[in-house]
Amino acid sequence: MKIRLPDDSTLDLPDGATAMDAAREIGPRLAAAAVAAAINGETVDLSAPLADGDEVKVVTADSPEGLSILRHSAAHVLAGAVMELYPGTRLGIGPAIEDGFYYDFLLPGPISDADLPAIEAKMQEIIDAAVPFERREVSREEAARMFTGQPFKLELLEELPGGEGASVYSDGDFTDLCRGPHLPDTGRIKAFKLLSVAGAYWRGDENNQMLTRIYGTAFPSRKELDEHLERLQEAERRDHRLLGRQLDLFHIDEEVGAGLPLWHPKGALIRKIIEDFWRDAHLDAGYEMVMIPHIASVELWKTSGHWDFYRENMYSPMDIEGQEYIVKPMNCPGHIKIYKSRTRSYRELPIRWAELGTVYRYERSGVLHGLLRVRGFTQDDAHIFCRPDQLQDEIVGVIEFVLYMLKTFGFDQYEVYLSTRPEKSVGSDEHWEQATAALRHALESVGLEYDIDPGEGVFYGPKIDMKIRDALGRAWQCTTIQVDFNLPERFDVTYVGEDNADHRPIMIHRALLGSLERFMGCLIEHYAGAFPLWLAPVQATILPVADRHNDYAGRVAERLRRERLRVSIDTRRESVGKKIRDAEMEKVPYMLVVGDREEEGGTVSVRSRTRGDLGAQ
RNA sequence: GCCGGUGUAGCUCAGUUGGCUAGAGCAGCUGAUUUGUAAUCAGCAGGUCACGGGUUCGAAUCCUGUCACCGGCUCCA
Repeated sequence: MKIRLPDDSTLDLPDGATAMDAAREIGPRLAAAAVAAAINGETVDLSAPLADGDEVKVVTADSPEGLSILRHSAAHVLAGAVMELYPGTRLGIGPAIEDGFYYDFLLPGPISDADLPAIEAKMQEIIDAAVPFERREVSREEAARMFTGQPFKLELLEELPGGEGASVYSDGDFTDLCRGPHLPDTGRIKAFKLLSVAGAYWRGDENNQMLTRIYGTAFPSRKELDEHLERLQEAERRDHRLLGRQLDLFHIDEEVGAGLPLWHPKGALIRKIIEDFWRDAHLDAGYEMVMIPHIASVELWKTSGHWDFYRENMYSPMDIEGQEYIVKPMNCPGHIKIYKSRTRSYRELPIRWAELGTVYRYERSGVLHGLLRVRGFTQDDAHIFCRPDQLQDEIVGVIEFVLYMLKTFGFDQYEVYLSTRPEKSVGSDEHWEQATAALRHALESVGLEYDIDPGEGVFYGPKIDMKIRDALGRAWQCTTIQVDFNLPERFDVTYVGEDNADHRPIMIHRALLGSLERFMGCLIEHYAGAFPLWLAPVQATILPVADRHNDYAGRVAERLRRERLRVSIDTRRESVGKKIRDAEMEKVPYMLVVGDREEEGGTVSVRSRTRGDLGAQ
C-alpha cells in the first residue's frame, strides 16, 4: 500500500503495516522520537494499522500535541504507581495540562508532598520496565465490569457519546478508561517530576466530593525538564509577595485583615507614579474625572440590581440612623447618578467618566493571594455613556487606548477573548447581537486576534477580556471591556435626542489595568522588582565615599531633585562596597559614587544597576 | 468555603523520643573604623514559640478550637 507523508511524498509499505512501521521506514531517529501518529488528521497510537492512501504524519514529543501525549501517558504511569502504593484508591481523571499533567484520586487516607518521592520512585520503576501501552476496544458492558469499584470511571463511562464501545489502555497491570493515544511504552518518558498535591472537586464542581490531585510535569529530555524547573524557581524568586517585603513596598497585616494590603512609602510612590500617568493619559484621551463616596444607601444597590445579583460578593449593610448603607463593590451606580443629576443632550455624548475607584468585595478566604486577589482594591474604572451609533467607535477607542497603556508598562503580548451571551442574562436578542457585533467589529478593525469564550459574558452584556503575558510568559487577566444595556434601563438613564424625545444611552464599563493592586503585583513580577527608571521609587542613590563628601553629595542631590529626579543619599558610615550592595539589593537603577576625585572635578561616578561602573560623568 | 500543608525575634531559619535560661545569620542599637564599585569589626538588645482551651510533675514539641499564610479546587479585577 501507499501512504502520503506531510511533504507530499509517498511511502510504500507492506499491507498490515502500522504507523510505527512507517516511522521506522522514514528513519530510525524519527522512530525513536515518535510518540504517536496523525492518520488523516486524527491522532492515534503508533501501533494503529494503516490503510492504502492514508495521510500519515509522525508526531514527536517536540510538538505541542506530542508533548501532551507524553504527559498524558505520564499521568497514567502516576495512576499506576498510586494504585500499587495505595490499594483501594478510586481513580478520577488524569489529563495533560499546559505545563504538565495531573491525576485526581480518592485515596484511602491523606497524603502530602512528603509522599511524592516514594510515588516518583514507583513511577520510575514502571518507566524503567518500558511496559508497552496497549489499547483495547471493549463494549460498555465489558468496560463496566472492568471498572467495578471505580465509581468515577463508571460515571464517565455512562456519559460516553452514542452507543459506541469504550477504549481502555493498559500498561502492565494498570488499566484505565481512556480515549488515547499513548506512547508506545512507558520507557519513552525520559524526564518527569511530581510537583505538588492539592485538593480538587470531582469534575470541578464544589458540590461534589473533594479528591486528591497530584500535579507533575514531563518533558522529552532531562534538559528541558531542568529548564522548566528553573523557570519555576525564577517565578518563585519573582513572587511579588516576597519582593514586596524585600523592597519594602507593601504588606498585608493580620490584625488589619486578610486581603487588605497596606502600601508602604515606596509602594505608594510607585502607585502614585502609575496613577499620575493614568490620570494624564485619560484626560488626554477625552475622559473626565469623577469621584464618588465609598458607601451608599442600600436602595441604590437595589435599583442597580447588585442587591439581587451580586449580594454574595457584598459586605453586610451597616446601620446609620436606621438607614442601611453598603460599602461599594462597584463604581457604576455612582457614575450613573452623576449622569442623572441633570438632563443630558445627545450633543454631550459620548460622556467618558473615569475614576480610580476603590471597591470592596467579599472573597472567600481560600482564594486570597497577595495583591492578585484581595478584598479591597482600586479599579482603574471608567464608564462611557454613548449613543448606539457611537458604540463601535468608542470600543475601538478603548482598545487602542489600552494597547497604548499596556505598552507603556512594558507589556506587548496579549491574549484577547470575546465573551458572548451567557445562559442567565437580561436584555433582548437584538441588543445582544448588536453589542456583540460592535465588539467583534472593533477588534477586527484594530486587527487584534481573539478567541471566542462562548457564554462567558456578564449577565447584562458581552465583553472583551484581555490577558497580558509577562516576562516569564505567564498570562494575567487585567483588562475588561463590557457593554451594558441593563443598568441604563434600571436607572432609567436617558438623553434628549435630535427629535426632542428621550433615548436610552449604552454604557461601556472598562478597566484597563484591572485593579491597581493586581496590576502592581503583576508589574513587580514582570520586572522582578527592578522597575524601569520612570517607575523606580528611587531613581538614583548618591553614595559618598566618606563623611567629608556628604556636603557635596547633598549639593548633587539638590541639583538632581531640581530636575525632578527621585534621589536618595546613603550617608551611613559604611564602606562603599556595602552601600553598593545595599543599593543593588534595593534595585536602584543608578548609583552615584562621590569622593575626592568627583568633588574636585564637579562630577559623579555612575554605576548602573544593569551595566555596572560607567565612570565619572 | 473545601482538601492538604505551615505558623519559633522585623526577615530567613535551627531547636533530638515532651525535660536545663528557646539558639544562629541578616536587619536594629552602641562603639571603633573614614572606607573607591555587591557585605569592616566588636558589643548590646530583641521571644506570651500565631491565639484560646486541654493532656502532663513538666508543652515550642502531644490533642483540640480559632485565625492567618502556602499549594490547589470553585470563584474572580
